[in-house]
Amino acid sequence: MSDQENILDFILKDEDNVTEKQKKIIAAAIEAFSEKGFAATSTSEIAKKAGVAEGTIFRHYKTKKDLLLKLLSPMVSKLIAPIVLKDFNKVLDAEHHSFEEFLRAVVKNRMEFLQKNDALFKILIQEIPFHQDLREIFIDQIASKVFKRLNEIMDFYKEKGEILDIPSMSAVRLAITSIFGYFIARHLILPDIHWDDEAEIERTIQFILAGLAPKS
Amino acid sequence: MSDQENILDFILKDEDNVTEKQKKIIAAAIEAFSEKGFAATSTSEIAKKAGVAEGTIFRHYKTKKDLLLKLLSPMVSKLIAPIVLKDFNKVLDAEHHSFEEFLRAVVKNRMEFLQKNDALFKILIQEIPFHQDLREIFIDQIASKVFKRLNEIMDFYKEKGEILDIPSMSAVRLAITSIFGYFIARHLILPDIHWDDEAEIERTIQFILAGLAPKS
Amino acid sequence: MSDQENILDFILKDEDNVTEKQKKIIAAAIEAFSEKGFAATSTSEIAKKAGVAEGTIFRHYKTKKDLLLKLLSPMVSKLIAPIVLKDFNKVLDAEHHSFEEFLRAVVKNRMEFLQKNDALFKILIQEIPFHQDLREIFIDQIASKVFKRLNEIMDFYKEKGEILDIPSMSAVRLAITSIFGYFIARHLILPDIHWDDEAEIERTIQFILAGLAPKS
Amino acid sequence: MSDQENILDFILKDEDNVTEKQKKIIAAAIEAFSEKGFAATSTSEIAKKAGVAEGTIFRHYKTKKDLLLKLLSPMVSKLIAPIVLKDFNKVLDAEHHSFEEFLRAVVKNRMEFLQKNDALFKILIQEIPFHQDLREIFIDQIASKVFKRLNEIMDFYKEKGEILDIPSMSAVRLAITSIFGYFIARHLILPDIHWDDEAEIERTIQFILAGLAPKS
DNA sequence: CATGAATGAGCATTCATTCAT
DNA sequence: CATGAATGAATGCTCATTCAT
Repeated sequence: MSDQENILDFILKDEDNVTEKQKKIIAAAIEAFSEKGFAATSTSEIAKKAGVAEGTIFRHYKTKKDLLLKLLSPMVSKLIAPIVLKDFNKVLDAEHHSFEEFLRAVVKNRMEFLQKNDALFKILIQEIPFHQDLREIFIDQIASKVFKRLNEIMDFYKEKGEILDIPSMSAVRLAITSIFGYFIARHLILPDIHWDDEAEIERTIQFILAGLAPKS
Repeated sequence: MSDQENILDFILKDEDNVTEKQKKIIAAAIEAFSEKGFAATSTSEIAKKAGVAEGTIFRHYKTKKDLLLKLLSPMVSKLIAPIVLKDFNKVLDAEHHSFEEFLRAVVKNRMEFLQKNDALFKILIQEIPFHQDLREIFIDQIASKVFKRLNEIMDFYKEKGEILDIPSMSAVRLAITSIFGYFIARHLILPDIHWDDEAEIERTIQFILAGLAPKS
Repeated sequence: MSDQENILDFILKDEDNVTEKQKKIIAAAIEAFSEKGFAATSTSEIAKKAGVAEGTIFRHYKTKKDLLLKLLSPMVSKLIAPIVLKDFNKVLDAEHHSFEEFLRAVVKNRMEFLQKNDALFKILIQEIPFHQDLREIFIDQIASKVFKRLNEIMDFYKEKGEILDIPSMSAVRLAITSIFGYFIARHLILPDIHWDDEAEIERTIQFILAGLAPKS
Repeated sequence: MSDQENILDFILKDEDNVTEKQKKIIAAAIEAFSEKGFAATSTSEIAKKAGVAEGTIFRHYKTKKDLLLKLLSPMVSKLIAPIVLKDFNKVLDAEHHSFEEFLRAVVKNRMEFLQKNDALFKILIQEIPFHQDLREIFIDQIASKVFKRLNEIMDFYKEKGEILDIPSMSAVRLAITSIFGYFIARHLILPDIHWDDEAEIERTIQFILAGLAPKS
């Protein structure tokens, strides 16, 4: 479940002969897109920020949109990576893992990931509503991999009587929107006000636990 | 707690001598901004959609940004309006109002409002991260009016022992992100997949109720 | 040789039913044109400055260019008016009038006029190079009236041996460019530096006198 | 005191990698600005005249105003260049140089320059009244360099008894306005009528000489 | 007579993209 | 592989002018 490797390297790893300039372009694009939005960022701005010529961007990325997708596709897979990993199944084997332990582990892990890659996540959230193709990539990954896996896990805990007997799909949805809803409120909608992250995350976990606890 | 009047009229009601063209511009702008985003929508596009000359837009709205703010400011106040209304306090007087009844009433009311004004809400959510001034309007209204009022109500139910003894602020936050998180997931991130709105909303209410229920 | 009446009234006197608004438009146009130039001044700016609606300007002046011409035509005739006046001939009759007296009288009179109407004169000088029709009006008035008259006068003084025996035309030209050259340098090219008007004008007169004095 | 080199090259010489297109833009801008005035000339007009795309103008000159200043700054320095040159002082050493010889040399030289660069000079004169920054450049160069030098020279001739004992500053002003006054009248105000340039310039020199001659 | 909403051509400027070097 | 000059369509906005009220 680790994300040791830098996402920037990950973004670039599919491409061969990655030059220093390319890294700078990616870094500059992430910064610019997250600050001003994709549509409001010009390629010349990115070029300047990256310290490369305008043409250099288009040597590596056919269009501005291509640059966006090249950034976000890895973000999507990284975002859901740990849940998809094979060893994630161990959770189910290990009898001693309670739902609470599981939830804590996942939340902690994904929160850290989001905090480390907040710019990229912001771009993803911002652009998803406007790009059908992006949404398709996203749904594809989520639907086929994440939900299936999480549903299994939820079923597992439901059977064990640790969580409420509602459709796993709904349980997953409620948990996820609680977590991401926090992130969106905190980083996108109200970034200017003070947040006690640790306390809020702990309360969110408690909230999910109680919300999904079986009726006594 | 009603929103009978159309928000389009509400947007225009501060201005005098509202012409037919103005209404068309507002309607076209809402449609265009919500479909393509503010930055990716051109004023000529809005003009065409509204069936007016491009210059006409700028006669009524000094800049494109001004048009955005003129759209969203009323949206913000409408969004929080029922919570701010005087008769909202009656909730507290009425002994027979349980927290559940209160929550249901609010959720139902605000959900209906969002569903009726989903385009405007989408614009608001999309643009808030990129416009400091918009965020200031939002924070100002939320902080000064909504949170204060909701905190009082939460305190009331906390005293009555109907909800968990956590900071009212956090309780409010958890409830709100659950509700809006649902809306964002459903309309912005994954609008293409099927959602059973009624069931999901009911489960969200149950989830909040359980999540905030006092520990037995 | 007096210009008692206000040039603003003079500009308007050809038109009938002159309204208060019209006066304001003229005054606003003079101010705006002289500050920013004709091409760089918008009609809406003039309307705002005059406190009238945009349409009102076009009720009185068919086009922006028309407004300019309606301003400048009277300026041209006023500028040359005293020289054209019938009683200007008295100069010639009055034996006791020396060339110096004559020059002093004309310079003093025209300088005062320019100082009182510097904005209009500035507009005239600025726009003449770009408007053929304006130049035609100007040449027409100058050529047919002023030069003819001044040539007569110069001839008169030449015969009296008070000035140099060069073509009257050239003598007139030299005197006029000295005077207007001073005005242009002082008001248009270098308005920001300090000028001792009285001393400079006196020296200019002396300069012209000496420059045109017959060789002893 | 020579201006052999083309001013167009001089305008461009500060910039490196001057392309053919840039030269065309400059030439087109000079032509267009002098014909219609800065404000009344559109960048698309310049582009068309230069045979380049409109965007090309803005690659080399940030704004239209920038283009104007890039044109006029060299004009200002070129205009005053010979007077600033070191070998200009030789005038003072050469005992045999009379004031008349000096005046003739300067007038001839500057007249030729103006005639060769009449378009640029016209632009300078036209735009100076409307651009504070342009005026500052002008004053700066004139005040610090030209007037100082010319005053010295005037003092020199005053001491030699060749010219009138009036403030050198005024003497300089009278001579300059006579010369430029001629140019403005001839090229800007009355370009349509016939002028015998050679004769007028000779008379202007005689006029200045007589006007500044010491009283016998 | 005066208004100001409406127009659509035109404006200066920016854009993503191409391509010769 | 990288450059940056060049492009021309598109952008947000202003313009002079018209006309119904």
